[in-house]
Amino acid sequence: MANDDKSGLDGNKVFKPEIQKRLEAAVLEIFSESDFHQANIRTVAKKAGVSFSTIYGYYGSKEGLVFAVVDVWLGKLTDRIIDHLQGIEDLKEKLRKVFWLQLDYYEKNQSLAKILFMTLPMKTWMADKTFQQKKMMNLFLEVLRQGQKEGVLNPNVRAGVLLDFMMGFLNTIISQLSGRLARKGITQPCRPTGLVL
Amino acid sequence: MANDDKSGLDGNKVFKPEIQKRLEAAVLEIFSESDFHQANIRTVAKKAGVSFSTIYGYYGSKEGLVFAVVDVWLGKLTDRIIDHLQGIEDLKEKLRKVFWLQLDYYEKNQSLAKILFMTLPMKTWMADKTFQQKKMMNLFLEVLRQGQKEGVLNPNVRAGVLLDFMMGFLNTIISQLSGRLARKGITQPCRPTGLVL
Amino acid sequence: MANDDKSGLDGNKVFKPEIQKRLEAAVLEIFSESDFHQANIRTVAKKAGVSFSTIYGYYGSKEGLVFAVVDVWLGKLTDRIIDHLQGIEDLKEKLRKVFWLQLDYYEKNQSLAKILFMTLPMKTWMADKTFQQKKMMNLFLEVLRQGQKEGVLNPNVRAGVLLDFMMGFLNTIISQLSGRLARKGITQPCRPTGLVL
Amino acid sequence: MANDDKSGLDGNKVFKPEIQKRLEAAVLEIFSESDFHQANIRTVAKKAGVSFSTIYGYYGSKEGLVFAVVDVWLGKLTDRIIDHLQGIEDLKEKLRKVFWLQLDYYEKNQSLAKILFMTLPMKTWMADKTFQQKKMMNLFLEVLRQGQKEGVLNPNVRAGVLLDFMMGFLNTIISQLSGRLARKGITQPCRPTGLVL
DNA sequence: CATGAATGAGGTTTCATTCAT
DNA sequence: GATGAATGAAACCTCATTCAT
Repeated sequence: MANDDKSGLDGNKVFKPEIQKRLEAAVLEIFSESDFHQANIRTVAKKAGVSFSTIYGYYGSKEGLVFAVVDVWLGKLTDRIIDHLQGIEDLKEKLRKVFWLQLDYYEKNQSLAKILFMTLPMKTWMADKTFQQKKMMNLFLEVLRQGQKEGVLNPNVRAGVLLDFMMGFLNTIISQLSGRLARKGITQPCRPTGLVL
Repeated sequence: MANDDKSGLDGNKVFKPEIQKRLEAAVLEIFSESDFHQANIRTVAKKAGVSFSTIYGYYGSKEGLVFAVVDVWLGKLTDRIIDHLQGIEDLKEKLRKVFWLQLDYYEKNQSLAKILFMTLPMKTWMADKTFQQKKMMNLFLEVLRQGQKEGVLNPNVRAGVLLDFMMGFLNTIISQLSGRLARKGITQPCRPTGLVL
Repeated sequence: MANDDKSGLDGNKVFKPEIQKRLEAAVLEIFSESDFHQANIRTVAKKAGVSFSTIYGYYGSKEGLVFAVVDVWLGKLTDRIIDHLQGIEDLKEKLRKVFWLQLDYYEKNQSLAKILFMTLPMKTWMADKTFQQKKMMNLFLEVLRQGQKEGVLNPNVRAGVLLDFMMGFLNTIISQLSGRLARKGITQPCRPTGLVL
Repeated sequence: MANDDKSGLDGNKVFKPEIQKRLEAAVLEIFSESDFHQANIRTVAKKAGVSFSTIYGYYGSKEGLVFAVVDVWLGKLTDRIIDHLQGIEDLKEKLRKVFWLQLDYYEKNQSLAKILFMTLPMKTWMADKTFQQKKMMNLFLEVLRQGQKEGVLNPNVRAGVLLDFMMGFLNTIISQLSGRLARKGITQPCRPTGLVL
């Protein structure tokens, strides 16, 4: 789970911020460019200017490295959503905001989007504890439940199902942004605003 | 491209049907159980009772093997959809049918669903020519365009965008069937009938 | 245990004789030149013209490799001793022969001697099954027991103790040949004949 | 060279006696239990309660550490031999004493014996300056030369050769004490007194 | 043509050693 | 000076893929 200050690590050691930054950049670059299994830790290490065995000392494995970085960046998104929801009363506005922030974030951080929606096999990520993103999901659940209370959303459905649909729908849209459905001649990337608002 | 008779191969050699069947079963089993890069071609070969290098002779690579099998099974789905659409005039019925057939197919062939939505990194598949599934996509496009003509679907959107949305929505639902959103305590698998029809 | 035909392997796979020969030569050269832990498998592999992972496939570890080669060469010594003892009746002659053959062998195969007496920590070798050299040791025990029967050797000592002394004494002498006691200015290498016969 | 007061160091820094004692104990324990290259300097450091890099500050390397400790303990043996030879006139008695003291010392300090005869590859030690043990060896040479003068030992052989034989013979015996020849079912450890005196 | 041996790349692990604090 | 972080080398291990039979 991403935290406010740490760095997406399990409470273990943390790199010096400067190195951490280079490392994250390298991970985002390398792992967004190719398959998870084609991306090469040694390349990441070289690009980040760290020894690859140092990386192992911190993250323990290739997966650990990627997921830690993913977690950090999803943590940032979470924080941003929390921040933006402040002071918004209208439930529809809240929902709109939640959508918009995610689309905006993935559009600005396309490497992250590519990693999440293109290069990581879902199964791999789901097996990792960072997958749950409890903080973010609880946030969404809260909003959704409030929506049910206020009658904006159907109260007869479990909030979890609503959450799944929201995530799935986002997935659909972002995948298009990321080019998942880039069947040539068929899809054109769409600006999120155009799509959602 | 899946065809009626071949075997999902590019016009190359074909295994004896008996071996081909065992091989497909093995691929579906092994590659649905673990990540593309964790699934092991030797295990597949052993399970199919062929030498792994014989497989190379036919498919050329690990990817080639998986995608060929995927292509065969999507080909079967295509054929079934073509078959079922016959004689249905009502456009809404047609759309409903298209959805239903896919949900039904992935539910009955969960290994295939798992491979497509869980264990294959999109990027890997997208790089392969079988990804396009032209036959199936053209079929869908035709239906969608007909819907636009008949005023059932918005005619001001490119049919390709509609296609993307349809695929994305299916993706959302099937992912839930396959357990993609299996965040503990949140999601419950939903029978497709309950969801869609 | 070295065998007559195999190649010092545990009944597992065997390299083609030509490669096996190059590999043995490389091992003898590399491991006699430096410490066990300084000798580098990749260097051996390169020198032998084999892939380094192939070596792992055959021998499983650095130790496995060295011990297998050592075992082969001690097997050759065993075979030679068996051969030479044929037709010698006089017990003293037999004992002399046993000594002489070993000294001669290590003198002619100084790389082997260096590995055994200089670069391998005893403990490492003793932990390996090849250490026991049962065939050779049983051969020696037989000769020693015969000596006890004939009154040439003290019959009141367990043959095993005699064996230990014989091996220890050989060790002493060969170590000198190999330069173990090469304290500068003190020791001069001695021809085995001069020493023993 | 071990001296009366220093600590086996080349005139460099010296640990506080208390730490030095813990360190020596740790080295003897760790390096007698496993191969030189399997013994781990971090374990030693932990056991001694010092940081491993502090050890580097004093000894410069793994080898430096072990050999320094070995040198200290051989220095103690040397001192003891010098002490015990005082007042013994009879040359045979002197020789007997020299043997006995060594056997006794290694029996009482079996960790040291194991390191010297089992876990250290000779080559490694021989490359170190402490190997020569000049003080001890000169002491032995003196005794041996006196023996030659008095006709107890063959005067036609260079004293160095006699020394080598003496050391080799000791080696043989001590190796058995240390279990070097622990071929199962063959060797039983022998009390040195029973063997030598 | 089917096969298994061989290969090479890269993930994982462990350490001695060096470096910066 | 004492420390732990970082490094680099190399063992170890697994595979996709190629090669020779």
